Amino acid sequence: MPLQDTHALTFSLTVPPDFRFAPCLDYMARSDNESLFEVRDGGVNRLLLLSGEPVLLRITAEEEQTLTVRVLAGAWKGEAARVEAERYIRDWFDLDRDLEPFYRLAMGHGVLGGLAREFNGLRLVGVPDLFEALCWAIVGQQVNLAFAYTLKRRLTETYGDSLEWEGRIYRHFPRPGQLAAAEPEALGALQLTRMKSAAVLDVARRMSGGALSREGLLALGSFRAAEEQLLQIRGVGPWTSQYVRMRCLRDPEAYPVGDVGLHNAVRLLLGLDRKPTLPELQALFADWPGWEAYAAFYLWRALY
DNA sequence: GTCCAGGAAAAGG
DNA sequence: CCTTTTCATGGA
Repeated sequence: MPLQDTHALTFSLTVPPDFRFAPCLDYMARSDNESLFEVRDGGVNRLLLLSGEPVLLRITAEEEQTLTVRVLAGAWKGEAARVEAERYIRDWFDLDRDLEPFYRLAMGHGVLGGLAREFNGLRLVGVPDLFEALCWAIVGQQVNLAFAYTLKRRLTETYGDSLEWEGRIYRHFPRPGQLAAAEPEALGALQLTRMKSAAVLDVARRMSGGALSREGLLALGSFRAAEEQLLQIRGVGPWTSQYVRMRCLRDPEAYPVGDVGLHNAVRLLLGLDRKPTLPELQALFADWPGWEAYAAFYLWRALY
């Protein structure tokens, strides 16, 4: 592989005034079994596919109102790669959203006010890649997070691209085409259940065939229409579709209302001795019109 | 061994 | 159409 002279290549992104990188890193460092990026020394390293080539980037916040991106390794395709990287990172950290209205709503709110102060500057860290987002949600169904991370790691290590740099291996989540031809038994060997295997393979085939894509979902014109298309997939139910709306499609009103973790967070923060009921949840989220996704993300954050 | 986990499909009414 | 049961697997 021709390793171009990328070691000196650096560029920067402007960030909104209410952005802070530290709480985003804290969130991303919540699992020591994360396989798709590495939070280390005040920054995050991640392998991205830019113009089809694996490129290892490091993101830090060294100056005010700025994220610094260093190209550490890989085949750098110049301006096209920079545009792609910038688009990915702005999406990943939701850099084009003004959180001021959210914080104004949270201020004075008993539960969320405290969280808004504790995690001030935290962005809804997204999963820009639709295949990764769908697979992450599918493997995360009804299993504890620790096991979900293990399943994601196995999929990534078995089917994804990788690049070694300074003695460490950085990995990219498989592309749909890399999984589409896999046998269900092969995924079963990674400890995915039959339903998870079938769902992941169905998504891989739809996406590699072009029948399903993030752009296609967004082009439908409404998040509700996108959700209906997602629900056609066997193994994708309400929780998964809402999760993908929230973290990949970035529907600001989406949140997984049936989520066990969300229920636990609300129970904890409201001091309930039981899970909140659906009407209680709906009443709670009615306080944040247009900011339901952020409210849920901050509530979720309180647990970890 | 038990209970649970960032659910979904199938069965039952 | 709404409610209950089954499936499935590792972590604590």
